[in-house]
Amino acid sequence: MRYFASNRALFAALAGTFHPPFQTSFEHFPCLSVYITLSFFNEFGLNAMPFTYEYPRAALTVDCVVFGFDEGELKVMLIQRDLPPFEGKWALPGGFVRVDETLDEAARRELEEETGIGKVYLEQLYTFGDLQRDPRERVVSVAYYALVKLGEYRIKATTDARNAAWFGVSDIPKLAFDHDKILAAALQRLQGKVRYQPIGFELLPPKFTLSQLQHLYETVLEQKLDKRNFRKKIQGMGLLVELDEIEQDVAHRAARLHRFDQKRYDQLKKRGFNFEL
Amino acid sequence: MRYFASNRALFAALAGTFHPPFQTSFEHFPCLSVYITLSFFNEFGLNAMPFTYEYPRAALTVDCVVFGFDEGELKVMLIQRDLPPFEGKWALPGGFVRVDETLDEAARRELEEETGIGKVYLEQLYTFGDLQRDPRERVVSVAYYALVKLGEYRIKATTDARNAAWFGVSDIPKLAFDHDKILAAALQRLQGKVRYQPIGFELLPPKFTLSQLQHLYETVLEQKLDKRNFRKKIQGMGLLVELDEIEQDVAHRAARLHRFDQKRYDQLKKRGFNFEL
DNA sequence: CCAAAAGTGTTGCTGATACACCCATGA
DNA sequence: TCATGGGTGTATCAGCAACACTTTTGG
Repeated sequence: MRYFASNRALFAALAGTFHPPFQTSFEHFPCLSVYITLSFFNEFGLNAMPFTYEYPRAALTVDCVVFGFDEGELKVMLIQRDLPPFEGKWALPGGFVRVDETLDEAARRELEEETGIGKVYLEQLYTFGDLQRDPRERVVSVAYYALVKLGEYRIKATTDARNAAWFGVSDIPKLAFDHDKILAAALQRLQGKVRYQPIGFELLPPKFTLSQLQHLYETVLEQKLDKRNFRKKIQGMGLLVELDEIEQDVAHRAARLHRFDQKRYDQLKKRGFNFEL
Repeated sequence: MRYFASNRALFAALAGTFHPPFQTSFEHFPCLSVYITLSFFNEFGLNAMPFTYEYPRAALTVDCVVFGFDEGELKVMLIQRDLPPFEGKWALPGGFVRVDETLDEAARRELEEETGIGKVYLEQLYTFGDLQRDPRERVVSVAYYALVKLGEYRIKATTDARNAAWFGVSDIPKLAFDHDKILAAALQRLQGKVRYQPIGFELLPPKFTLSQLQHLYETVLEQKLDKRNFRKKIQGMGLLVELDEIEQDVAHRAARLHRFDQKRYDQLKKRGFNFEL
């Protein structure tokens, strides 16, 4: 058994044992965790460590951009950090991926844990792997975006006692880490995808008016649409079911409610149908 | 100092020290590497390990789907594995991400190392994180796809002495890991992207004929295109420059060569121009 | 002179755009 | 009765699809 007077001395002893990337990593990230190898354990008198040498590993996280639509505005859910780094800053909900869960599961779990949101439309966006994203150590983050029907979900106070809130997309504070970049990518993806996939409905309540739908598209696409042409087109697709209900408690003529016909969409999709704009 | 009669006994002793996910991981992946904590080192008499507890980490890799276009066929580069698991099977080129390189850098490095291919169009595709992708342990893989001008690159025998070869996409053997799934995703992305971004040119030599371009599109999109309409449309975009050269050594009327005008495309893109079909 | 691919215009049709007024309701 | 948004039809235009023959070249 050998003792070391300091961390530095310990690492100096280790240095010869490991492959160059390890040393480099230690120099750059003093508090980085490392993988320990069989030869190291032998040196310290353990006889049964079956591990082979591995490179140091990046940590893996998921981050979620959660979109909601409310009062004619596109909103994003943010969490106020209560721990360093970036303590007090707003950030996307997210966290470490466990070794026994898939990425999708991790994203759903974090969403549920931090915001109480479950059962939403969730899709992988992009994986961010810049070296200095996280000041502590190398962290690679798989970003997701989620679409929630705002009327249905209320943010609950979380177990971590973190502060969660909705922000209008045009009114986002400076975010922690590289989350600005992730959010920008999510917005771009949403704008692109909403044109050729009927995902807009994920942001509306199950029953909605055509005006609500149009406003949603106008908001996401950031352009005005002609009312008659929009209705002609969207109704011509045959994906909406007119309900026998009208909206309530409005100070003007009440609009007819519609719902999205998922089954019909699935049928049409099989036959090569293409949703567009 | 304590000794253990077997790996199992060692892990039993460790079990109380670690957080549940670690134990689970060990049960599921007997040869999984683990992170070692300060408390563990104290127990064995070491006084200087500065590490804090962390969850076990998934390994992170990149895999590349490299597309080429040759003889009217879309091709993919595969590597024959010379190590278990899947020894002898064909797989996508790829490997572990080092802790001091970005994901893009890792993809380019692996491509260069395994195939000698450098300076190609490279784009992140999707991140695959199923639990059992790799029989050895948990591995998350960030997939990329690359487009290479086949005339320019010859595959060189690699340092790993691995066997590399081009396969027509309709003639792919059963691949190692979940690489079939990755390849399928890459094909779908390519089909989608080629319609609204001028990336097809990345698969052709710098000087090409309109027929070559049309055949490329027909191959990727898997549909016949009308010659006159195709030419009208593509020439109408003003992104091609007619050269004063014609193709050589053909047994029929020689076609005029063209090149893609990247500068003009960048200009037009800024003004909101949209490439389509 | 034959085979093989290059090159070239017109027409009909479909779908996108542009546009203005009356209706129903609650305040 | 007024303010607010709901709901409706037509004319024009642009762009897409369909389509066949002549030209050039090498073998």
